[in-house]
Amino acid sequence: MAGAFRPGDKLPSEARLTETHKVSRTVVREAIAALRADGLVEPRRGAGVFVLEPVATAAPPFQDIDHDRLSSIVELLELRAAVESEAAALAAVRRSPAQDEDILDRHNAVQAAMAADAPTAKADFALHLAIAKATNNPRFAEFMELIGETAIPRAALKASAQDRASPAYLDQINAEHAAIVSAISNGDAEAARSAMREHLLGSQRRYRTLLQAS
Amino acid sequence: MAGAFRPGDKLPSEARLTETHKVSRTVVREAIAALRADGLVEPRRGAGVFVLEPVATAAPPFQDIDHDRLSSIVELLELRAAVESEAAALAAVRRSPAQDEDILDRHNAVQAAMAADAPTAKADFALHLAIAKATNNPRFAEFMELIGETAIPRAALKASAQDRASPAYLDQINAEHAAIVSAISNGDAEAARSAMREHLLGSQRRYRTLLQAS
DNA sequence: CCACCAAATCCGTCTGACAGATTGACCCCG
DNA sequence: CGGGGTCAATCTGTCAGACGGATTTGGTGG
Repeated sequence: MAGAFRPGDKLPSEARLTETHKVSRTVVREAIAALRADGLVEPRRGAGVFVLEPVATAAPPFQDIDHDRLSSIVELLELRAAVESEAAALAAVRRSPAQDEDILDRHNAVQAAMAADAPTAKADFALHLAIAKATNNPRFAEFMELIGETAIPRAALKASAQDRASPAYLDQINAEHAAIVSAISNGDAEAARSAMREHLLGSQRRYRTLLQAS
Repeated sequence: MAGAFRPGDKLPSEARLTETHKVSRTVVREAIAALRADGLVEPRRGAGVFVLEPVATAAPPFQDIDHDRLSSIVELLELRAAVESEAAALAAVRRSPAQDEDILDRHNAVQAAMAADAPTAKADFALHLAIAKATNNPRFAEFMELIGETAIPRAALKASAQDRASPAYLDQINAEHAAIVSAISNGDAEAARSAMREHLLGSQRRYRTLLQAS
């Protein structure tokens, strides 16, 4: 039955479906009840069961990231650079002592994951989310949660696994994070903005380098 | 049945529901088929029908804007300032001639709406969307479409309807738009960034003034 | 106390029947 | 010839009874 009907079409009658599928009318009716519950059909007594216009299901935004297409990552990084540099600046101005502490904790967690040679995506995202929350504007946290931790991809760097694990690379990331966190903690909005921007532009450069190498 | 069951609970048996509601078992079963189709219950043969954990339905993002709460508008304007100033800078670098023309057309449309004393929200949004598209990074357009034209509220300025319609106000908005569009057309990324930022910070200031006056 | 078995309970399916609503065909009248 | 009315066929909605398979519960024996 999949794809064979258009809105406005009439399904085969229950009697015919019973014959076609060698099941009792009960089974057919319950299947139609299920379709009806999903808004896919409308039974009309005396007339038949009619196919309805499918209700548009909103695709979750920002989730069609093609990790095998490096430009897809770069595109999102550009958007993130815009949002997160502003978030860092606002966090520097607005963070509470507790939020400041949370950011530091998250930063330490990323460092710990690096030192343990463990995956860092989760800890990395948690740091970025903590910064967004420290803006005390829920829209920034909402944005971060929208893009989710899939936007902190390591898998896309498969081609350079050696580079990724190198101490130089990890030190670079860590230094960038430390500059952001320090500027926020010092309440220096412009330094925080600039540090976050450099961090994410750096990520863009690393990806663009991959693009050029492939 | 609404609200009376928690996940893991067992619904009354079909036989009991038949008695309770004075309907045949067929009716009960079809109702259960509907609930099952919606993922709300799980029938287990020999055991009963059990309530499932409701599947979280994702709320559309950025749609809970409370137009009567001015701070809600300001929050979104802060996020927009981040995204759209970056978009303006990228548009200045990346726009095609056709996109440049589109931006100009949209700018002219806003001006025409102002001159005709007509609502400008739709034209205003179209201008901002055209700029996002001229980044040639689909993420920026996606973001603009997410927030939609409800983010260009005039209704929230009800308390200052006279100010809104004043030639000085319209001239100010128009000048801000013109500065953005001109910088983009001239390919001056930093000027475009700065102009867009000033435009949206200006909107924030106008709203903050309202906050203070109320 | 634990294991096993039987009875009770419960869902899944089938069958036949009747009621109410709709549709299409045919006939009659203007 | 066209329009309206009537009737039969078709179709969904509901009811009732029956049987099969799966699960749960209770009782008994070791």
